[in-house]
Order: sequence, then C-alpha cells, then structure tokens
Amino acid sequence: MAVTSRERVRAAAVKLFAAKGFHGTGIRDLAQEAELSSASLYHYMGTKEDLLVEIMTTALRRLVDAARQAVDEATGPADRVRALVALHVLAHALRPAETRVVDNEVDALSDEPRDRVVRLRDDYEKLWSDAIEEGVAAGVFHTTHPAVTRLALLEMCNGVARWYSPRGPLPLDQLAGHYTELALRALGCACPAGVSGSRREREIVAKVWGVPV
Amino acid sequence: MAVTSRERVRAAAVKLFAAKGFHGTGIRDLAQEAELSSASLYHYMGTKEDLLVEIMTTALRRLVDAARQAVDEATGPADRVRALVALHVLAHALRPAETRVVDNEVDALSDEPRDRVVRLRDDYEKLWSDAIEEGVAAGVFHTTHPAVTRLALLEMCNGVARWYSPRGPLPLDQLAGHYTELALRALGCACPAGVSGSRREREIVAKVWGVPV
Amino acid sequence: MAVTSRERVRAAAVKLFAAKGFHGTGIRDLAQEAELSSASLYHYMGTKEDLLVEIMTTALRRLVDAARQAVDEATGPADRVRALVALHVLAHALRPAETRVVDNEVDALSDEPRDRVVRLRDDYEKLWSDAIEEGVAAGVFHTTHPAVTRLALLEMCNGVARWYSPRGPLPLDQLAGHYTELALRALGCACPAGVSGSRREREIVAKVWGVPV
Amino acid sequence: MAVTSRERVRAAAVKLFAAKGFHGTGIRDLAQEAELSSASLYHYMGTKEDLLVEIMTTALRRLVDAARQAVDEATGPADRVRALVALHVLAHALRPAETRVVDNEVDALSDEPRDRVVRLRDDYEKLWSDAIEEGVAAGVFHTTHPAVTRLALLEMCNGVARWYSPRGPLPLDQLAGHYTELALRALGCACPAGVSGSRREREIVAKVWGVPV
DNA sequence: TATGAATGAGGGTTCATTCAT
DNA sequence: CATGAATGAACCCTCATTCAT
Repeated sequence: MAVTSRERVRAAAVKLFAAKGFHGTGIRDLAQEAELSSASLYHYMGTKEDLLVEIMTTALRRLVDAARQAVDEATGPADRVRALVALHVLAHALRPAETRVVDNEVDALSDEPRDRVVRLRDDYEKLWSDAIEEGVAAGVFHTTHPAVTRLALLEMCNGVARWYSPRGPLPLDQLAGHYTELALRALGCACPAGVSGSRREREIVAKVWGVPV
Repeated sequence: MAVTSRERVRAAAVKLFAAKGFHGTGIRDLAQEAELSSASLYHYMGTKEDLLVEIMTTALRRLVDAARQAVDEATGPADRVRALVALHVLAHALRPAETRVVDNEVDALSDEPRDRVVRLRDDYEKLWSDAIEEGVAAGVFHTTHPAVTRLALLEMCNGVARWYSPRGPLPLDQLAGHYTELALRALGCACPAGVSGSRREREIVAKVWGVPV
Repeated sequence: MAVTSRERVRAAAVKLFAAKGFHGTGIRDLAQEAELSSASLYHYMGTKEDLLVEIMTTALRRLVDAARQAVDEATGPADRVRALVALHVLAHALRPAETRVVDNEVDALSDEPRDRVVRLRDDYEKLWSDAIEEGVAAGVFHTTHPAVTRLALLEMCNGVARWYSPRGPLPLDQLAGHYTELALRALGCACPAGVSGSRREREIVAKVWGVPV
Repeated sequence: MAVTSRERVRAAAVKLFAAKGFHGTGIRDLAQEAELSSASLYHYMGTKEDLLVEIMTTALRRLVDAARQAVDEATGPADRVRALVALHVLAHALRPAETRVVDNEVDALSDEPRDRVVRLRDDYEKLWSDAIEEGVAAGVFHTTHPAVTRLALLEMCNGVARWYSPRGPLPLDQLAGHYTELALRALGCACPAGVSGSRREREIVAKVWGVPV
C-alpha cells in the first residue's frame, strides 16, 4: 500500500500546477512537495513540461472515456446532456486539481504537445455539441446559437473546480443535480422534471479515476 | 493623440499577462512588446507585481462602477440581472485581455494585494447576489441554491473572454442577448421575452472604459 | 586605452578554452577570469558555444587572409610554401591560445557551426595543397603522396602552439626559419639555401592580428 | 572468447574519450556505449579519472615498451629513427583512439596522475632525442635545433591518428614508409635510400598491442 | 553481478531589478 | 527620458558518485 516516489512526484505536480500554475511552480517546489531532491525528480519524469503533458493528457483521456461511456448509456438528448453535465461537474468537484490544470495551463504547452491536448479537448467537446445539436434537431432544446451555448455551459461547469469544497454544505449529488437543472433550463428544455439523478455518473467517475468516490 | 510610453507599457503587460500569464511573462518580453529597454520600463512602473496589481484593480474598479450604474438604472430583478449579464459579457468581449488577467492571475498576487483584489471582486459579486436574491425573494427567479447559481453564471460569462472574436459571425448585441437569455432561463425566470436589449450597457461600457465601442 | 568588458570576456574564453578545453571550462570559470558575474557574461555573448564559434571563425579567417596575402606575394612554389610555413608557425607561436582552440575544439561544435568552421579550414588548407601540388608539378618538390605530406606538415607546424614560449632560447625568426627548412627538406626540395627569411610574414601577422609583434 | 564487461567499459571509454574528449564524455555516455547501467560501471572502474589514467598509462607504457624494443634492434641512428617513426605512425594508425586520448587529454588529469603520465611521455621522447642526438653527433643528421626538430617530428606523426583510415587508399606500410622518408629528409639525412621497410615494427605493434594487425 | 533509487554539487542560462551615465 | 552595464538569486536540468537490494 506504499505510495511510490513516482506517484508522489505526480501528485506534487498536480497539486502545485493547479495552485500556482505551471510557470509559477519551480522544480524545487515540486521536489519539496514530493519530499525528494530536485535531482531525484528526474528519475520519475522527463522535463517539467513532460510532466504537465502527461497530467493533461491523462486527465483529458479519462474525461473523454467517461463521457463516451455516459453518453452511450444515456437515452435521448436531454438525458445525454444531463449525463455530460453531471459527469463534468462531478469530475471537477472530485478532481479539482487535475481539471484546473487542464482548463488553465494549455497555453503553457509548446506547439506540438498543445496540438495533441487541444485535439483531445476537441474530442471531448464534440460529445457535447453532438448531444446539444441532436436535442435542437429533435425539438427538445431551444437555443439560437448552439455552439455558443455549448461553450457557455462548459465554462459554467468548469467553475466548479475553482470553488467546490467537499467540506461545504452542498452534497455532491445535489451539486450535480443543480448544474444539470441550470444547463437544461438554459437549453430551453421543458424536461428537467423528468430526468433522473446522477448516481450512474458517480459510478463512472469512481471507476475511471480509480478512486473510492 | 500620441501614445505615451507609460501607456505602451501598460498595454504590453495587459496583452502578455493575458496571453502567457504573469509568471510566463518576463520583463524582457514586456520591454520588447513596449519597444523599450527593460531598464526603461522601470520609469513607468514599480515592480512587475505592481503592474499586475494596477491592471487588476483598475479593471475591477471599472467593472464595479459600470455594474453599479447599470444596476441603479435597471428596474426590477430580472432587468437587473439582464443588465449585469449584458455588461459582464460586453466587457469580456471588448476587453478580453484585462478580464482574463483578472480572472486568471489572482493567485499570482502576494497576500496583501490579493486581499485588496479579492475584496473588489467581492464587491462586484455582491451586486450579482443581491440581484439574484432579490429576484428569488420576489418570486421572479426560482433556484434552490442562489449562491451556486451566481457562481455558475459568472463563470459562464467569464468564458466569453476566452473565445469571442469581433471577427466572428456573432454581433456583440446578439452575444449579449444570448447570454442574457441563458442566464434568465437558468434562473427559472419566465420573463425573457419581456426584457429589453443591451444598448444601454454598451454605452456604459464605452464610457467607463473610455473607448469607442 | 581601456580594456572593455567585452574584450575581457573574449580574452578569458580564449585563454581558458585553450588551457582546459571547451567542455572543461565552465561559465563560472569564464566569469571569474573576466572579473564579471556569470550573469554579466551574457551581455557580451550569446551562448557559450557562440563564443567558441566566434573565436574559431575569427582566428581562421585571419589565418586565411594572412595566408592568401603571403601566397600572393610569394614567387614560385618553394617560396610559397616557405611563406605558408613561416606564417603558420609565427601565428601559432604568437597566438598559441587562439590556434590551439582552432586545432583542438572542432569536435565541441554542433553540426551547423562545425560545418562552417570546417569549410574555413578547408579554404586554408587549399592554399597549402595548391602550393605543394604546384611545386610537385614544377619538379621543385618530390613527394609521392602530396596530400599526406600536406597533412604531415600542417600537424608538424600546429605543434608549435603547444610548446613555444617567447621566453625560451629560440628567437621567433629562427623558429620560423627552422620549420621552413624542415618543411622544404621533407618536400624533397633542393632549394632551402636559396629561400629568404620570414620578415615579411611577421609584418603580415602583425597587421592581420592587429598587435605589436 | 567472450568480451567481458570490464573490457566493454574500457573500450567505451577509449572510444568516447577519443571522440568527444574526457570532459565531453559523461558517465551516462559510457554506460550506454558499454551497454550497462551507469551504476554498474563502478564495478569495473574507480572514478572516471581513474579510467582515463589507466588508459593513458597503458597506452604510453606500450608505446615505450615497443619503442625500446625497436630501438634496441635497430642498427645505427638512421635506422633507429626510422624504426621510431614507423612504430609511432603504425601505432597511431592502428590505435587512433588510444593515441588521441594520450595526445589530447593530458590537461584533463589532476596534478598527481598528470605528473606520472608526463614522466612516461618523457621516457618515450627520450628515446627519440637520444636517437636524434646520436645521429647528429655521428654526422648522419644535420639539424641546428635537434630538440625542436624532435618536437616537430613527433607532432607530425601524431597527426596520423586524426585522419588515417584503414579504408583509405594508402596501405599501412606505405604510410609508415612515407613518414619515415619525411622524417629522415627533415633531419637532413642522406640515407633514405638505404633504410629498410617497416615489417619488423608491424610485428612489434601486433605483439605489444596484442591484436591481429 | 547488476541496478534502481537517490543526491549534493554544479552545469548553462534567465530572472527581476538597480544604477551610473 | 532612456539605457547599457551589472548582478544575486533563481531557473531547469545533468553531473559523477554512492548504496541498498
């Protein structure tokens, strides 16, 4: 059950990149947080940027995997958006550090890895636009600028990683439910009453992120 | 109507802090962008952090001023929220650099200036919470967690600064109108149809930011 | 008549690269020798390698310039070789540091600058092979492998930079004369008696290197 | 006839020290070349410098041993110099890596081992000066500065290690013969015609270096 | 025999900042 | 007003080396 040095390095990077930004985090900060010498860090990583890339791609791949699964299981566009929102919010609430890094540090990447990361993010957002457009086509959603709405909803949900605290008054499932309601309302959906909870998405998050949620 | 060096320095900082972050921007980058030597910069600024503080407080003060004015002129909670959203979106669309700095670089500040900035931001958000709570009390809005809703809407609108382009297909007033609609819907307001446009907010933005909008 | 910092940096590099090799010389060594902080070095140089490249190309260009001039003025192959040898020996005796860097540190260069340096060296050696081949064709020299002989003679003369001391017993002109004799003998030239001294080459060296020789 | 790890380490060091210099070669480079981990290297060597010392002293001892043998067998000063030159050239042509390390990396040694190495080199050069001075005394050689001539000839022959390739057009014995001729001519010896080939020296080299030459 | 883990020291380079001119 | 010169501290990263396994 030992925590390996490798894991400590990664955890330190996630924590500090989220808290102080990539450029605001020094190698010595990472070393101190990981309880290693700065030279030892380099047994477990390539460059500092490699570490960032690994964190971002892993996080994004998990998000994509989870979202694909949730979308596949959902029935109809409303439920699909509900699932996407719930998943996104839960992921941001439970993994705020990783998700903040993903949301804030894209500009810190150099060209090649940024392209790769952006491509992954595009894959993810495609799931959202498909669901939204499908709902619009089906007459379930009513929004004049679906692409803008998608961006607005995504940003709205991203914010959760910035302020949510598990020690706060709002239980996770209510948080997810609230955001789901906000999103579906914003989409002009008459359906909020009929949509289910977010139990299934919690399972997916727990499984994909491999933690006891 | 010459542009002073002081203005060029400030503009350079706004642009680069927005694009690469405070820690990602070097004094030499600023100097190059401002077409000055790095030593000359120090005739127009204190430390690099002073520059950041000045940018953030100015931007926030303008936002607060504009918002107060808009709120004062508005009639009823729905119109108040509409005005706040429109103003916020317009400001983020027209001043994406300043607003991105405000939204992303708070963590780069040291304790004392951060407190001041956070206090300003709290002043601003207070206008939002007041409007929302008033609407809830009046039975115009229906949301179970007004505070969460406020955060969600603010983040949603912040996103505009990340992607809006004046060269895109969406005119500014439609952008503002769309976000207004999303927000009021999310608030469970039956009123969207009855709310006016965003002409008045454009005037305020133009005046407060002192630019031909 | 002040010595500028820039000159001190260059002089330090020439001295230390010659004494300890490029890889054996640290930036901090250079700084100490130049009586500057290591950060200040970077006002006067690009990278450490840039400094090496500049030293090598300057030295080689001077050698080529001087040699071309000497060759042009010389009369006949024997005198041409005599002039080349005398010039080479004088340059290596008077500028041992620069010439040792040129002779020993080519491998320390990365691909692109190495190619440039090698091309310059080839230009220089071409003057030698032309003179030798001309002499062979004219029946003045007798050597079965002119190319090998050229390499042998060049290496022979390079050695001067490794051991010659102005405080030693051998005056410069005798040094040059001796090497001239060795070279012409090795070339199977019956002429040594008839060739002049090295006064003209000393003038050229003095002029090209810009020093009171 | 397996190649031991110890031998692989030594061979790697010889190759890399010759190609990139002592300071230009890292422990990790050696490990990679020897196909071992960098920690494992230390089973077969002391410090990196110990490795260099061992390589240099071995090479120099072999050179001294071979030269002594060649000198003992030679008859008269001309044949003695011929043998020394042939041996030196053959050794440098066949063992370019070792000889380049000996010729170029003396400055990389710290004081104590450098003294030892220099002493060995002096032993070797003594054989040359003895032969030359003997020849001068006997009236066989004619050179006004025998010590300078010795240095010139040694450097001339060292150069072979820098450029000779067994895949080139010049057979080894002709190479040796050519350098022999150059040397004896430079020494003002009327004898070149009468001197024998370099077969015996090839045998010595083969035996002392323990390889199929 | 062999290596993964670990590190203090140092590598080259850039940082934000000051100051004399 | 403007800057070249200058620097201590820090940057990311690699160095040669040790040691428990």
